[in-house]
Amino acid sequence: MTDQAQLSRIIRKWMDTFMHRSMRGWSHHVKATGMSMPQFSILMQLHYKGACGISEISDRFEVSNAAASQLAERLVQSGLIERTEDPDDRRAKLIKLSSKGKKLIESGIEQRYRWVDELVSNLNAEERTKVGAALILLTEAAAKLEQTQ
Amino acid sequence: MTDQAQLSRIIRKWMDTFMHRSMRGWSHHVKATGMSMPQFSILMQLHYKGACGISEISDRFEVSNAAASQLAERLVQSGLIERTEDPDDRRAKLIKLSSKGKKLIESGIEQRYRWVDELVSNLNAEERTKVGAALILLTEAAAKLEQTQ
DNA sequence: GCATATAGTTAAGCCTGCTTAACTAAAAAG
DNA sequence: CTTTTTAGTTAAGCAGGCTTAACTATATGC
Repeated sequence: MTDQAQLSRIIRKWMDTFMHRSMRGWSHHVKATGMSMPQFSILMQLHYKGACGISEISDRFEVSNAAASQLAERLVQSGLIERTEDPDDRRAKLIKLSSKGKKLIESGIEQRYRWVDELVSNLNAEERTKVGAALILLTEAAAKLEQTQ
Repeated sequence: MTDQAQLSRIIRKWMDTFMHRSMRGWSHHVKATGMSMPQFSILMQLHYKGACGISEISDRFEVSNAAASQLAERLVQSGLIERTEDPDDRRAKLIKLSSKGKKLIESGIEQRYRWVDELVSNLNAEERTKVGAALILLTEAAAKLEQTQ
């Protein structure tokens, strides 16, 4: 029997463990690649949501259009993104990850995931079944919550 | 039956969902409080690991001693940390969260946790039991992994 | 077709974060 | 007791990120 408060504590503990581990890894990766955090965040956004315009960047990160434009410019200079004209609206630009940028983000994700694989290899078959079922429940609950908000 | 690769995928999916949600919340909180990311990271470190010296900051965040000292100075100016002489070594300083800094971090954590509580409230008793047991397994596996590294 | 709104760029100016180098003060080593 | 190491501060200088304001170019509304 696991009541609501008890389960909250368990999840919080897991969150702390997991966040700490994950953040340490990411910040190391960002530092090692010589990017700044804002630059990195944009690459992540492009990786997960695909190509977008400058305005979407400034909306998403709550900065001015000018800031987003300058940030994009630096990423273009570093060869991490490509900036093209939007064929449907010649005022707009489309930015997307270059192959270099893609590699950089994917290698970071891969390293984060490697930890997960090690975690999994420490579980036996029965534990894996339980954990799998539970995380599906959580992921679904999170998706449902996202919708209602 | 959940095999290793399948479980890895499930955890990755949960990680993505959870990280995305959590990062969005934190970056909003940091922006709202007017802190910079490095300042925020130091406050988090102080919250989770307690008081420490300047050198521990520079080690942890891989910056020079000078940078850590300047960062600490700004946090003292903002009233977010307190800096005192280490009674055991008068060369060293001890920095720790002020009550203002503590409140700021705790309110951020509280907001993150609120999401967890909502998540939990979407689960029934049986699901809660399953999820609780599974996350304990994962947290323990993570702790074991941490030790061996 | 002309006025207005929208997408993005550029420049000036400020603040933060970082580095190196020079410094003070205290502890540890000999 | 002197030398060396360790902890931290300060100053100069650079780069990044941000803002506002002025600007260009395209799209939209009437």
